[in-house]
Amino acid sequence: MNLKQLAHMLALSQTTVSRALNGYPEVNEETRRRVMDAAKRHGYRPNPSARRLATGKTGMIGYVLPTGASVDIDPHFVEFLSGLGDYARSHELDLVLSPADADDQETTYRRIVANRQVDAVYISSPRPADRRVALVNTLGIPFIVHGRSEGFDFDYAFTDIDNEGAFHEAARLLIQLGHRRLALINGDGRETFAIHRERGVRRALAASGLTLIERHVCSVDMTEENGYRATRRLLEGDDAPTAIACSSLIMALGVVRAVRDLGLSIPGDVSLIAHDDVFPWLRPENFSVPLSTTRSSIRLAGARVAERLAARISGLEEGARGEVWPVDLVVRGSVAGAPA
Amino acid sequence: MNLKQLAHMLALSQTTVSRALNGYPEVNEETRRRVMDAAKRHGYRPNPSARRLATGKTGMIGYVLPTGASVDIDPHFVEFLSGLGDYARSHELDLVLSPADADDQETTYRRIVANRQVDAVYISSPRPADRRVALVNTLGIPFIVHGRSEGFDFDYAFTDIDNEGAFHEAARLLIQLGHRRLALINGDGRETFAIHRERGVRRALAASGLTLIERHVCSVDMTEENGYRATRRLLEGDDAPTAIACSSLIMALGVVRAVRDLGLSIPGDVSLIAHDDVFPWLRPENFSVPLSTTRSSIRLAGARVAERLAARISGLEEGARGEVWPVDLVVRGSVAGAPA
DNA sequence: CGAAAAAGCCAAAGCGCTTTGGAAGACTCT
DNA sequence: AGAGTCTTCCAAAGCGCTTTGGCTTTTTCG
Repeated sequence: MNLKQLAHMLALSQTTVSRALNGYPEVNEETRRRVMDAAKRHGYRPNPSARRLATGKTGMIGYVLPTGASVDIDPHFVEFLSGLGDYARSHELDLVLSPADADDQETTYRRIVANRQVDAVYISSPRPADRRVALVNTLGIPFIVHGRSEGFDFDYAFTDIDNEGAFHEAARLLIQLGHRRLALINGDGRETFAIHRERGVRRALAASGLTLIERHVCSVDMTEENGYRATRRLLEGDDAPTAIACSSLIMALGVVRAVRDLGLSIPGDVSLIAHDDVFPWLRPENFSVPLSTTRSSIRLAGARVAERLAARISGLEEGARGEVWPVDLVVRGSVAGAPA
Repeated sequence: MNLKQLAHMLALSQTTVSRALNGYPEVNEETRRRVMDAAKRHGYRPNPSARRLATGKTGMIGYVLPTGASVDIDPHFVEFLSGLGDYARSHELDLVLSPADADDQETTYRRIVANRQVDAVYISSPRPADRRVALVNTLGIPFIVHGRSEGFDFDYAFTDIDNEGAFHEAARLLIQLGHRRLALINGDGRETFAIHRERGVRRALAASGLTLIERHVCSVDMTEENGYRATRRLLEGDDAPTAIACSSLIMALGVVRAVRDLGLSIPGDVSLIAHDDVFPWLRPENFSVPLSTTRSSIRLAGARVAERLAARISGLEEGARGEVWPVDLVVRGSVAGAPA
């Protein structure tokens, strides 16, 4: 059942039927009702390919997925996706993942924009002066950044969490507990979130006349193994820290294992605070010693990004509004006063 | 730059240009070269929306993503996606995720087929007599099932691993080591993979005149917490098992924690074998006691599914061929002889 | 009451591609 | 040389929708 048939069966023109269905004003309400009615009764659904060719609207949002044999997709992604999908579903939006060579995403962005494959895109894990953000901005497609970039001469729309504030609070707590040597096991140091977290820790230390020594900060991919290695290196070196801030729950698994392997204990010898993105399958309260965390649901962020994308597509949201969500500091058993 | 302009500038008809570019035989090789050349020089790329309207081909593969506030997307998904994306990239395929109410995926499947939104779909985590498989089969869109369903009066194409064989081998090893009371901490018991794994364990036990008692098998969502709870329940009950087979590395984290909490040790008191889907961020050799595993890269499966989908779309693959991949049994420190 | 404005509808022209049904010219064969 | 066969190209008809421009008919208003 296509528009032509429907129009014919109603003894109306395609124009009128189309307008009736799309809510244009120049059609009699009585007629509109008839049309809507017939459309529903016959289960008419406009062919998206045709509509798309005519209007350019796709009803899809895009994400360029970096891939490659040596590229690991972050497990956070799936949780973000849960939120995004949940919102998208309620608005009949689909998500198209365009895989791209991790080293050349530009081609793919250009393609999906030139081909009008999606109505909007989002960008995740941005870095300062992220080229993707600059590119997408000039290409003129609506977009939202999940996270923040920095150092542009233009503003853009983003949804981020207060990474600096979160780690500032975490560090402050540890300092208040008497810790003087803090360490930071961070994610990829080229990404903004990691920079912000480090800044938060440094600021808290500085406020007490302390510093974060270079040996005590490491930036690694967020795997269990890297958490383990970093911790061993930290605790076996001179000036071992008495407290660790860690950027992910997965790395925290490795931290805990390393501490145990060294015959030390949490929080007796080392206090630990990790960032929790709220995975359903790994929860900080279930660690052998319940983990103190900075907590922010990445799933909610996904839903929010979808919501904003939808708003931008329909023209409800404009401008370069950035929003920063506060992060909860949840204190559990993994922190204690500094050892004597 | 569209076809019309390109044709005009070459003083050829759109027909000829189109045919030249799409490799049809009825065009002079000399002409074809000229066309290809001009196309490349001017960066001509056929508009996919138009092509799509004309041919029905989309260059996209689809996946219906169950969503909802209480629906958690499996972290395995992201690893599968890595492989799928990696292959899709090299073949200029995009993946469209259509979020659906987890309790009504049928509507979404019907929509994406009726609207011709994708050229093929894949289905994951199937159950016996899975309705999605039956539906997609009747809808007539090319598809591949990742995993297996059962109990249909038709055949279909799938890529699965030998879950039964894997857990049969694992159980056999444990039995050989003298274990008599095995337990199975399984995934969702409604899914085929879980059924097959249980069958594998039972078969191995039966071969030695043993049985898997009901109390010793549990089917739960694969979270760390569920692994913990199941293990406590198992080990604190009467007839506590001396060996555990576990369906995921994430649950195995909980198993290890529970064993430790009970003051027991692996493999001294309990042997443990888990299934490893090969996550980059959590590796069995890095468990406090290196974990024996049944190993199969879910990422490779993703790539394979993409490959087969691409083959089906282009007509290179037909028929209902199912393939079952063998699973490696990797023995590490977590298994030992049964305690006296 | 007649002109101007508004309401309601339609035919047809896109959107940019593929594909059908020729047609013109070159070549082969008897 | 004429008939038949390739080869190579083209005009035009879709694909199913939206939208422009215009045409009636009805309503409004001085």
